Amino acid sequence: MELALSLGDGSTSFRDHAPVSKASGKDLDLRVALDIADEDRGKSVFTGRAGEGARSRVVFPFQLDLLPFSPVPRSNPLPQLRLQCLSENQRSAEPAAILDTNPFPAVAEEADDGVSQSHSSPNSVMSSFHMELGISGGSGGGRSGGKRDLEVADAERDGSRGSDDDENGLARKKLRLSKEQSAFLEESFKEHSTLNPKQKLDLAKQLNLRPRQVEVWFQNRRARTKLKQTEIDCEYLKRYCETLTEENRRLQKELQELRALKTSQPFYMQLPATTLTMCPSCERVAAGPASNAKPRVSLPIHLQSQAQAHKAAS
DNA sequence: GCCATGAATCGAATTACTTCA
DNA sequence: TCTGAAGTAATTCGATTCATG
Repeated sequence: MELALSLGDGSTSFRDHAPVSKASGKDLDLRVALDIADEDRGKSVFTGRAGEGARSRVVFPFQLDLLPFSPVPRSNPLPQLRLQCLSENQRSAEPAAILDTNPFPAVAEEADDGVSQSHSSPNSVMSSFHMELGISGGSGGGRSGGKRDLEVADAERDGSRGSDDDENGLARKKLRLSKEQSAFLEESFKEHSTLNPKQKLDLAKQLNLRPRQVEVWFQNRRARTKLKQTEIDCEYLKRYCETLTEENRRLQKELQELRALKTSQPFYMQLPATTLTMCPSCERVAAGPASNAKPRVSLPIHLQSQAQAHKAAS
């Protein structure tokens, strides 16, 4: 998702009237448009107007970067908001104006669940602007995701997300983690699949999520890992079973041939001495080292132990 | 040392929501 | 536009562990 803040008046650049209060005294049309855009489609979700006496309107596109993933100083581990000016014909210009904001001074300072916070996700950025800039209501045309973001932001502002802090009866809102957040969590998961309380808190702070969300993500991630491993094991066992079945078929056929040979030539049986051996414990005929009786697929170690346990139990 | 209790955490199962074809 | 499948965040529940009195 790309967040863009379009901010402009008739003549001045964003730098000229940022912060907003600077512009308030001028006769300008401060058009605030907060766009939520995907790579392929971007539509204004809502717009708000500050100031009176519109003359003309020039929209300066800005790129709003949430930067919880860049190296974060320990003194201020909270995400920065970077407003990057995008010229009309160059969407990725050098930052002309960077607003380092810290809209969530109380993030993750409160204990885990059950405590309503003024934010819990980058989506809350919108609610922050929503509130601070006095933007209200939608102007239509927004894609469903943007609308949802607004709803989430509203819900979060109301402190009504999740059952833990959902005490006013609102249904839970499912937050979609951003790609960056997911990637960061993935990296963290690679390092350690479980979290101690400190790691959880740190991650929550860095990603601007609630500790409970981090915890849930790791739980679900472990479940996914296990499910994937189970699928792999199932596939492996399937192949193993097929191999054994084929081997059994081959040996049955070989046995039949031997029996036929025995009946037709009772006095002439010259078999290679290494082909068949007798197991001393179970007294069954087993394949010797010269044969191909060993399955071509061997069980993974963790499945071997399970198989042995099963065998011992039975 | 043993026991009861509560908090924290986990896995498993499930639900609810979003996205996409 | 509708719909079903897939993916996943969130919830619920029971089991386990650990600290505390």
